Amino acid sequence: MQKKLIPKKSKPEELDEEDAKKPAKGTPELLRGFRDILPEEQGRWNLIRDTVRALAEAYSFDRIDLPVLERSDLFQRTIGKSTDIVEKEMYVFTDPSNRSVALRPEATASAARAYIEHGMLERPQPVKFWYEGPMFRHDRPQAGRYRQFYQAGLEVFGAEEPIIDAQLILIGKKFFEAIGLPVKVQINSIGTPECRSAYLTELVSYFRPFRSKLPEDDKRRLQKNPLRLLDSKEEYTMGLLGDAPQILDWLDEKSKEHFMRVIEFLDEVEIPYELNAHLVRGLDYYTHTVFEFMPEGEEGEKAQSALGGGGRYDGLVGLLGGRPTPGCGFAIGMDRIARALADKGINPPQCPPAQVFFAQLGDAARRVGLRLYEQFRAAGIPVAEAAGKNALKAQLEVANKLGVGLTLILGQKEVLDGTIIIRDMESGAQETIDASKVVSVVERKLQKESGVTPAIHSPVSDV
RNA sequence: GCGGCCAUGGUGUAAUGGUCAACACAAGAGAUUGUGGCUCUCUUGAUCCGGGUUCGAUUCCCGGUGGUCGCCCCA
Repeated sequence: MQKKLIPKKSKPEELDEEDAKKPAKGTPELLRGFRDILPEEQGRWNLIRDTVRALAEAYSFDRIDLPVLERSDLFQRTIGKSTDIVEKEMYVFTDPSNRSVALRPEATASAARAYIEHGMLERPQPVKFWYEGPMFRHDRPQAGRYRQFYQAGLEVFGAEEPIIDAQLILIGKKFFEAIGLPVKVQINSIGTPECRSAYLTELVSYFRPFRSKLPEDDKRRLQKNPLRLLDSKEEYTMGLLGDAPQILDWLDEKSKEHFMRVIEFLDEVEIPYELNAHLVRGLDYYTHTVFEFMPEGEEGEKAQSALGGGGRYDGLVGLLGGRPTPGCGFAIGMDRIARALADKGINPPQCPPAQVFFAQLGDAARRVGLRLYEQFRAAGIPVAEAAGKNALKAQLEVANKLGVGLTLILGQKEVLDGTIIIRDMESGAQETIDASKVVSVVERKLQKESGVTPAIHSPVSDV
């Protein structure tokens, strides 16, 4: 697929043909697998972003922003040529300078690239990054899977100590705790490339006698990606797995030691985990520790349920031609987390709802209103309005729907008098006050209210 | 990449091989001058796209597009 894409010069006539197929009256539609994250969902997204950021900063990770577009070989070299991600899911195309570029399917490779490119091994090690942003994979969309999806991730370069692995797992676990989604940590070690390949040889020869009886998918796996046999869902294969060689038995001493230490550290901080000998990760660059965050309960049984995952990638920087540098990191799937939050009915307001509404009558009032707005903004009080409407009635209707406590009414008469009306929306009581004092009066009224009702956090219901 | 199901106003639904595609909510305007919540009136607005069958398709068929769910894979 990608081969087809790279050399293909876009032929204008083809484009025309495609355009011609579109009906002239047709309105633009989303591309399959892409979506708009609407205002109603932003409360959850803010929660996710804020939580990641607060946690990353608390553990002194530095923010890094990485480009969405990279040379396509960056991913081919790191993720692995024969992985599905690279083989059939990458958005690869030729840019106007005739370079093969790809929309990033993940960010770790870019982080490693940035580490090398900016000579970060000259900085005090380890170098700790965090990032968030969209990733792209041309996969078939389904529950919890989009072609543009968002990940936040933390990466640590330049430290091979097991404590790093453990701390990353801890941070991930804390993240899910903070956000209100309990998760189980699953962990495994896939050792070094050397012991892994020895293990693979063993695994393949274990399965070979049964080859003809394996289901089609697993035959393919046996040939292409034998590690994947370990999490086959086929009954026949699962039956064979009981006696299959275990990767942990094939780890060299150093790998074993590393894994043991990671686990000890986790015990130390009382992070529960599940050893999952079948946990393998889909990217070639992983070494040693691999882990995933699975939602607790029956959610964990569903497809696409992993909310995050990561592992150690000691070979990655070397693979890209940098001085061999160990690394470890993980990413969380923000879309899946947002979905899990929605399933639990969690939807915080996207921004503090306005408590004050400004209703205006006539141009003079509008003009004064502009200034008034600035005063309220300076005072940190959000004010709502419906400047597009003229009738006071219509404006009050909006104020009512917004559920504000106070409405300021400013008409011709008030502008001339230098006054303004404050209407209490609850009682309907109104008072006319000196316009110059409006901010302080409103402040006082709002304080009185919030003094009685402590922090209203009424979750906005979903649409 | 493979398979199942699905596609009607902004949202949720209804209906039909043949008058004007119905209802609710939302939205907009209004019920005499500058006052919201209830009520009433009116208005805007839809059969995803293309082809076929047919006198006639929104309805049946095919293809595309999109959604959804599962497999593969993955976050």
